[in-house]
Amino acid sequence: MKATVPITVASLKVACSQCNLVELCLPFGMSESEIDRLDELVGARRKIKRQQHLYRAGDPFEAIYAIRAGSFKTDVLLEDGREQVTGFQMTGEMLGLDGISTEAHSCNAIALEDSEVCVIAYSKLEELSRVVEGLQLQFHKVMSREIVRDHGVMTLLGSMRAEERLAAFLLNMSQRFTARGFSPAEFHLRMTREEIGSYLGLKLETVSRAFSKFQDEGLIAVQQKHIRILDITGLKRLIQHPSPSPRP
Amino acid sequence: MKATVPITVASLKVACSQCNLVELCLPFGMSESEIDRLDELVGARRKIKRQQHLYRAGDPFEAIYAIRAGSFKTDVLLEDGREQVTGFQMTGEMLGLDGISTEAHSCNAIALEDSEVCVIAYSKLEELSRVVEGLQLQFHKVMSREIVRDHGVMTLLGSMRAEERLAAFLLNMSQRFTARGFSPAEFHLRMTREEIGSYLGLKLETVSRAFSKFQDEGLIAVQQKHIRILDITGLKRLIQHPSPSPRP
DNA sequence: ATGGACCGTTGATCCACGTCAACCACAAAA
DNA sequence: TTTTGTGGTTGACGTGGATCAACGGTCCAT
Repeated sequence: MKATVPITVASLKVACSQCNLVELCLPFGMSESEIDRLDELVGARRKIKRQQHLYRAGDPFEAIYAIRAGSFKTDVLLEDGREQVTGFQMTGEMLGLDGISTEAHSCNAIALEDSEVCVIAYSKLEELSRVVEGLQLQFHKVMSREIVRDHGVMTLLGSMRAEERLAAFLLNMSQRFTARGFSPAEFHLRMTREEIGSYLGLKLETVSRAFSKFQDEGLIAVQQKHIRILDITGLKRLIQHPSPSPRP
Repeated sequence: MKATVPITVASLKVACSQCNLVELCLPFGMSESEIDRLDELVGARRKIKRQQHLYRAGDPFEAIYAIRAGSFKTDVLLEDGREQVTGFQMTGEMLGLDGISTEAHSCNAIALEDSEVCVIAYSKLEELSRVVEGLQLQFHKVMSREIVRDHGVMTLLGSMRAEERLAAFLLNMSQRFTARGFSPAEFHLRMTREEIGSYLGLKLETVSRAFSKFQDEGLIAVQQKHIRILDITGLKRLIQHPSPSPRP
């Protein structure tokens, strides 16, 4: 991995206190004086072009990353070549937490569009979180949230049918776009049908068919990657009681 | 929740430094002097009878737990009554990490047999991990390991077929029993077929059939909950290339 | 011992989703 | 403009695992 980052305007620091993502990112819930101290933590920023890796499974773990702009997917690939998307990440979300346990990354992080991340050296994070209580608390919450999120995906994969999964996915995207100040009802997906399918444990054809079905039923309007949610309560209803047999 | 613990022999502290689980539990990798300081962290122990809850989804989060004896399952239940097992935990493993993010537990933890846990007050853990570096590092690794484990389950649920899932489950159990000094090839499952199925995203009948099939093929010997692995490489082969089409 | 829950096994049938295949839309390259 | 490639849609068909159902084994509590 070519680690040398050219000293350009792009790699100049931007204080967390100045960043409009505080509400979503690591600093959330920290006091102003605590956030000021974060500025010594967040080093260079790094730009990643669409389809490029931020890190690969097996890379030595040195830093975690906060997404400043753009979006990513993480995936693992099994020995036999099968690939599974384990998550999609948006601005303000953290990448790389999986690497702490073995000191090597356990998945690949790939940009879905031209993106930019803040690089947070893990050794510095540990050091600083020993003295800044709010940082320690926040960091633990971020990790814990990741665990809870993964449990959510496990229940989705373990107990939902195709259309429920896609409905849950759309509602989740909607909610995350909303939190970032975008429309809850209209957004642009950055990932392909195949990536959505991999994430949801479905084949791309099944994803495509479910999109079409939702459209026929007037729940959404789909045009390629552009989604418009027309009936949010209808989508919610879908995931609440399974299609056949309204409770045994 | 009746929180008062009677002062009995059972609740007396047992130093981590004296515990035979150090290799598996939170203290792993810490220096002796650091482990000694853990003793101020680990408060009362708590006994949980089979089928009883250690905590429930929604309970306020105050402590994490290290399993001293016995085993647990964690599960979440969806609005419509469906239930999903998110994990099985054995001695030395930690419970309750999901509670940090929202300060309330997000799943239920239920003993699969009469069990005992060490109660680790979270506020104390935060405090101590600010001064004991090894504890901080270890705790972060434990959380990260949970994330990696969850990703493993996600790939299992998202891309494996029934028999592969069960094979992976058995190999995982075998490996964990081995790490605890038990036989890699012969062990007693504490959970029902239904719980295994819920964890693996399968119905109990499918689990049962897969067990029978493995037995017919000479891979394992099953007698109710007692499992003997006869051909471990055969099981491993199962999860490496999918049944039909040996790679496209 | 004995009745009753609970748990596990096995068979028959069904259907949701995967598979295979053809075709279309759009974007970048030539 | 045409060409080429990637991503998306749709149809026809097959199948893995769910569902429904019957029965057997084990462990308790009486």
